[in-house]
Amino acid sequence: MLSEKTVERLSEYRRHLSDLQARGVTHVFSNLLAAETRVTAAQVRRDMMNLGLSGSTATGYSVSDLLEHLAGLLDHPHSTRVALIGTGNLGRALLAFFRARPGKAVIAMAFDSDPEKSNRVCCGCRVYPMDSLEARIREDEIRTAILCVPEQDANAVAQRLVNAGVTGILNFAPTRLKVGDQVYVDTMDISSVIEKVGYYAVRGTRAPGRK
Amino acid sequence: MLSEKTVERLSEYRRHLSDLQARGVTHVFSNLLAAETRVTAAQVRRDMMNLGLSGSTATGYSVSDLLEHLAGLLDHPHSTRVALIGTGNLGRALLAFFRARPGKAVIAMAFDSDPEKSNRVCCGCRVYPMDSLEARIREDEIRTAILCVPEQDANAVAQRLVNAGVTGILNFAPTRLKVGDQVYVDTMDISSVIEKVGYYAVRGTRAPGRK
DNA sequence: TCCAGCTTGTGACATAATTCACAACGTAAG
DNA sequence: CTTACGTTGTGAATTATGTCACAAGCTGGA
Repeated sequence: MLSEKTVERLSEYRRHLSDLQARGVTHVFSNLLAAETRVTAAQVRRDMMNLGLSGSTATGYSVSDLLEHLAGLLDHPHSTRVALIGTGNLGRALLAFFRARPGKAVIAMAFDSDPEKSNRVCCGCRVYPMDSLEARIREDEIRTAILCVPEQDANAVAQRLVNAGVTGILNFAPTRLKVGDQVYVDTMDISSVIEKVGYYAVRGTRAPGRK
Repeated sequence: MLSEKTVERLSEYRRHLSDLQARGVTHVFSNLLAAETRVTAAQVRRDMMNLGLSGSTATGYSVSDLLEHLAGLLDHPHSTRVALIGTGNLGRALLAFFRARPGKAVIAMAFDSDPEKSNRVCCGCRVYPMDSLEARIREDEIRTAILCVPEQDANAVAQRLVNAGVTGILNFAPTRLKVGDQVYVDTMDISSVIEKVGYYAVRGTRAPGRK
């Protein structure tokens, strides 16, 4: 099992590798990949080692090899189709974002409790009423969800998602979700992050431990 | 200088402490604060130690003391007034978010290159044209900015922000900003995060090292 | 008064993450 | 062929981060 930090780096490697491939580059050295991202060449090589990939001292790593392995790790059918809960400002921003930047992951369905918003199409995505959440998520075997509901509803909705089979939640509500240990939750707490940025901004420095 | 992880925890402590204070609680034990967040009691005590704060074995830590010290660290005048660049879907979502949840940080001004959007008020915030960016940021001594512009513009705008005196950037463009080491950047890369969530979702587990 | 039962503060330890540094490799040029 | 150069793969060292465990503190009740 790879660590979170490793998975984050892999995702970033992939973006640059796709770029390189689009530009016709077939092989890449660890130091080039490292320069694009913010890691050291040794870190890149270590990650490749953890993935069981190897390169050649003469030509470096094969771009297509790397992309293939990364796709195998990151593009599971259950992870690329995600559900979005809540089509408020943020939810719509995310719908637009995913539509504008068609990566592997797509928002396959959206839900909203407001009858005004559901049973419509928003940003190219069908919005369903909350009643149908469990049924539709089960039917499509969705495992990954983005939670954009108000803070006070977050836990209840999260519970419903888990009951419907969701095992990974990207939570935008500034609250800690109480779900079982078998469910992965990443909370993006904007208030918290902006406080962190402010903290280092007034001190005029990068955080300790950053390159 | 506190580490990023520490600052993140402090921010979270503060949210819960505010709650407690609002409910009239005056003192708190490390284990209670730990239960609310996702850390151990020892971690809470260690953080307090790093902050130079102390509690009493009988009553725990004083909520107001903690809040006061945390405010001293997190609420610098230069960090609570932030500029927002780009009022697309995401930018508007953030304006609405900060307006709906009035914490210490507020979006003091917004900018957009589209003449249709600038020179108006959006979500309660005045939107200025990009031309005036440097002047207004300098005048208000803004040090912290949220970047919500398209990927291809991100680096150019970041450079302008830094020239205008900004030293902390919360970047939503999925690209690494090339700024000097004295500028703190936190990139929230949604694509990357959703891939991470998907990775652990299909494997049905929390990441290693999570409690 | 004195003890039981909780707490804090913290040195020591444990674990995770990253970097160093170097042997082994492979190519290109001479 | 052989040397010079730049690379990979990786054990070891280093740094960062989190936890343990326990002495010492405080309070309330017997």
